[in-house]
Amino acid sequence: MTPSLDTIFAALADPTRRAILVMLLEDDMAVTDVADPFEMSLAAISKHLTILSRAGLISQEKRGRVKWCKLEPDALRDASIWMQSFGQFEAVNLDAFERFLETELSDPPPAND
Amino acid sequence: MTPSLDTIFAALADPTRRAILVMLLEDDMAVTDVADPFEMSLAAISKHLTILSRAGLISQEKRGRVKWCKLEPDALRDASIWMQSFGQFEAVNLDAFERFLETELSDPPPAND
DNA sequence: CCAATCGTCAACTAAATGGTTGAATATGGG
DNA sequence: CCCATATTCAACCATTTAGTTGACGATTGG
Repeated sequence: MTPSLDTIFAALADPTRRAILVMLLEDDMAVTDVADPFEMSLAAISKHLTILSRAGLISQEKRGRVKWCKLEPDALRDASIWMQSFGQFEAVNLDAFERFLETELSDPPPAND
Repeated sequence: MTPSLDTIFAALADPTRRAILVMLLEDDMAVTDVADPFEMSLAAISKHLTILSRAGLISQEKRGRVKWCKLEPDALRDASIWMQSFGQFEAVNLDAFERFLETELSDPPPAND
């Protein structure tokens, strides 16, 4: 079954989880490596990954004792489509996009004390 | 200040609030009228509207004793832009969009007993 | 003016969320 | 085989969330 919009938007509502998604843009990662830049416990990150997984935003594949996390960008499709209904077609402003991604990459909760 | 992505996505994560946004696509509405199709109390809807308002997704203007709620689609821009970063440019599939909006309009929580 | 309407506030509840720690379960390497 | 590594589980805690009800303040219309 496809995850509900509830689940997808709720998953996206947490800055730690969005930061994880941004990290996974680069490459697939093991759970431990995902957790590394954050100040919270591995167990907490593991929970966040479960939430992202249930939302369909990532997939996790266990190879050996390592569980690899992979971005599943298609899951954003439903949410994206929902948002299009509010006339956001012209939202694809690359300038804004770049500024935004930049703040998201420089700002995020990893080491946010 | 512009509402955070946290606030916007969290606001979108609730089906009642998404249903309210869909209702407001049609036209501006008074709080009481927004509440009408739902089974929950007026106070509950009032709280939902506050959350949508803080997220910048709607604006509220009081004229006389009636408070009018108006969709503010621009607020979705940041969230939309964020999602574009995951390669969703081809997500604007009108077929999927129409199917989706349809289910959202026929399914939603109003009178969901 | 006064009653009815519109909407919020305050106080409360139940459940969900995001975090912790410590133990438990796989798995792999030397 | 055994220890270290990788990850989750279980129990717990504090905070937030979504809802309720009843009282309250503001406004309007007859």
